[in-house]
Amino acid sequence: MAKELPKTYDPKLVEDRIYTNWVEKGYFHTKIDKDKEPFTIVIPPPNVTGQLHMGHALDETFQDILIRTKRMQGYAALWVPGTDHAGIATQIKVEENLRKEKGLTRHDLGREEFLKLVWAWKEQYGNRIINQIKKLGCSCDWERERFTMDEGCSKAVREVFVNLYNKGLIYRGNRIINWCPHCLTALSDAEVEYAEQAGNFWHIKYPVKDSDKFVTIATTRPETLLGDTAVAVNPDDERYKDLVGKMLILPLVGREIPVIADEYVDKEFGTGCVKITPAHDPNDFEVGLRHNLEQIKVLNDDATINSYGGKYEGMDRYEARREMVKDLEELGLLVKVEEHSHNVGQCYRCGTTVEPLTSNQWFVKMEPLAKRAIEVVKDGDVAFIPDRFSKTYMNWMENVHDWCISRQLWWGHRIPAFYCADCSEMTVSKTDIDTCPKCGGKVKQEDDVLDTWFSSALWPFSTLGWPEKTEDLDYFYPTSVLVTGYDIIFFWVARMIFSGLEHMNKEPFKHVYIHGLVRDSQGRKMSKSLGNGIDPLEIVDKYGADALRFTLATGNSPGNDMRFYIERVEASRNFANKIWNASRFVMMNLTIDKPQLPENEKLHIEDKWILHRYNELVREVTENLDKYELGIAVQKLYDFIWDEFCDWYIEFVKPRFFEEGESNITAQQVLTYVLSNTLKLLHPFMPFITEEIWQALPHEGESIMISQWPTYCECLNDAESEQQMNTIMDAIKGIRNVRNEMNVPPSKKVKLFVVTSNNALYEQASVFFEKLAGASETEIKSDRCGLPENSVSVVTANAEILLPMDELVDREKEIERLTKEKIRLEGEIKRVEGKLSNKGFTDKAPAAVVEEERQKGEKYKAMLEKVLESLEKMA
RNA sequence: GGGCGCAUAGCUCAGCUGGGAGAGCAUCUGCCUUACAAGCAGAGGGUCAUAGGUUCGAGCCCUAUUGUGCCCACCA
Repeated sequence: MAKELPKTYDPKLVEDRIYTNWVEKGYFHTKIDKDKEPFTIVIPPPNVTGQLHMGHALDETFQDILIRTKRMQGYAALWVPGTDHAGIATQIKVEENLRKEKGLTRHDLGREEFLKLVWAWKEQYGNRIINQIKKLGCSCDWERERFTMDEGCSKAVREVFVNLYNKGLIYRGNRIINWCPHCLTALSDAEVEYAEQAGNFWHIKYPVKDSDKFVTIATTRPETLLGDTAVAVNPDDERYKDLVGKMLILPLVGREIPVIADEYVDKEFGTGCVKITPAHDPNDFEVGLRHNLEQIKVLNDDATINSYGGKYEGMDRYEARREMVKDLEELGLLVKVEEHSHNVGQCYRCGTTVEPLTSNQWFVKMEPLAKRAIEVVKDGDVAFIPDRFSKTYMNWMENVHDWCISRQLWWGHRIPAFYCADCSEMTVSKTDIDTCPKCGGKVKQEDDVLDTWFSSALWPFSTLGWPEKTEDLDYFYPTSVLVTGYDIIFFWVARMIFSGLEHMNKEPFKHVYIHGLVRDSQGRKMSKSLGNGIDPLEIVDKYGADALRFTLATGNSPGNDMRFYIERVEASRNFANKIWNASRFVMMNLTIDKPQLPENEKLHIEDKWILHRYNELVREVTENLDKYELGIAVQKLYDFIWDEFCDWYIEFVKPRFFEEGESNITAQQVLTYVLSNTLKLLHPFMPFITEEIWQALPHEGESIMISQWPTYCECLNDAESEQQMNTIMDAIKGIRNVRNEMNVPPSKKVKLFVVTSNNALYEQASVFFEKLAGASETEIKSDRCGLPENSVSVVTANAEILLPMDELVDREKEIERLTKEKIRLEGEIKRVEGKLSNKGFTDKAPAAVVEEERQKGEKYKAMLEKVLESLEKMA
């Protein structure tokens, strides 16, 4: 770096070059090192064919901040990257493309050909998101990149499936599941989203057999009437007691169905009579089991009415609903139609209204798995940050239903169950088999694949080599922290926890750092359909990755959503530029070539002050990062660099910086020391610019990213110089303030008279007054004798500073100003004395707090005394 | 129905263990001062939603209320 460097920082000239260099040097690759403690993060794998959005950018940024910090702190910090095959999402994408390009469906191609196509698609787009992550500066160990369907992860899936099956924790059964008529697959409970929809409540009369009486039921889905196998009433309902056991004639169908009594029915709701459709409603399914009712499925997979529907066969569910209502009305069986809004389940991928229906599917038995998953969180072996999410988790885990894991898709891990055509036996096997182990007949593998989340549940250990007993697994597992959004706690976090416990016998991570969503500037969720998404790569391109990362980290608190404003990115970019220019200044006249602190006796008061402040910063930022308070840490770095280092310290040392001699060297050394160490603290947040500058400064070592994290040092602690500098800065602010108020132009230098008994301090301060507060010279006096009458005064804790005015001081104005100051000080003194005269306070508050108040009181009293003197002279 | 957030300056939000209310943007005034006008100096602006309580002391802890958002459950 040299003097002619551009005035503005251009990330484009820096980022790619530096990133390539990091990769080439192998800094991202983490080896097992028995002398170090491991720190491991596995990335929440993004969809393999997806594109980076702001949510990823936030998630990856946080992970990189943690990993880079720990790496510098001497851990074997491993960040395992990878992608997810994303069953439904990817298959839908490829199918849509196939339809658009060639007008074909996957069935036209057949399973094998279609899968070839998906793999080709994966090869084509699979690296896109990985490259996008690299643009953010992420320090993932790319040599360990994994994919949920690569050989090792697939092997892990099979191992887990067979183990769970053998333990009786996976079973196949005909149960009520959620069916998406568009994706044509079963879904787990977690994959259904509920949305309030306006609908109707149809009241329908069912004739009682051999009678002219009717029973009126109320339903929101009249088309399911076709599958009714009973009508239920509450056993205590006096209105219907006589009807129980009687038969009804199912309208439009003519089938006879019984009236049964079941506790499930709420007497107060609707008519108190409920039609029971065991094949199409989860509650009815349970009732059906209790009463041994037949299950009649009336829907095809695409939600058209099947052959049970008689004249309605082939109609879409909503068309059939309209027709049936019309027919019922004609028959005089429709009593009334009420408006009724209710929650309707929708497919989380395509938004289609799901149908609950019975289907032969594979399930994971959750109860035994949930038990330990609850314990580890309760015992604190897995801790959520913020803690409130452990409640969310617990609530879900305690009420979890069995997990439907089979999907009627082709893209995914095919379930390793093999059916024999000859003896109808089923064999579950870790390896592919052709023949039946029982009879030797030919077998056919199960068509269904597994839920995508089944494989991602194994991610923390499958990526480290499991089921092989690898050294990686031994060293890096369990991982240290999982970083993810609250929206996938159920899908993923919960399932990783019970999977890790079951298969590794150890929780998969110690901490779960939960962040919120990135929303648009109006607080709306960023979505494709709204078109309000902001492309993180465009931001990187325009403002730099550092600016984006800084924006995402700033003002973000764990678990809370944040709004994304371009103005905030600009502010971050400006901050990068500020650092750039401060560094340009430091390097302007740099003659030292080693990063070394001067001996203590050579330090000026401002040096001691900035070193003290820097030292405090190290302590606080390190603590904040330890507690995952990234937003607080980054705010402190911003304040320190901009306010204390740039606006004060650089200005303080400027005079020394432009003159030769030892004090110049000392200034260079302190500037370099504080700057390069502060850059280290900032590096996890803004990796590129910190590297670029650090390299240009005198430094030891190859790269800031593998340099040692600064540590707090008692030797830099200097509370006295801090207090003195605070007094000087207060004085400077006071003088500037007065000059502004008195309309003294900046170019006009004014001689200062300092009345004080602390000559030493104000002799040091005089040069600052001259350079920073527009003083022409500073004269230190022990009293006010002989000082110009026509002047205004600024008071500090230990001095009164007089500014003589050319023009006559506006008495009224000056009295007003001093009076304001007097009132302020009196208020402060009153407050302090109130506290100090309160015995409760002096007895119970910590001694340090009491002492602090006492000192403040004295300071204000001294200041007030001087203000009063000035006022007296004015009068 | 159950659970969890949020309410602090005009706007968006921080406020870490309870100890004199902060930032960015916006507004006003003055500055192209040889690191930076993407900047510098100064100023204005807040009953910390409301009401109680605990405490020597509450933006922070407790209770209730109002407004607002999210998650779970699903009375057909």
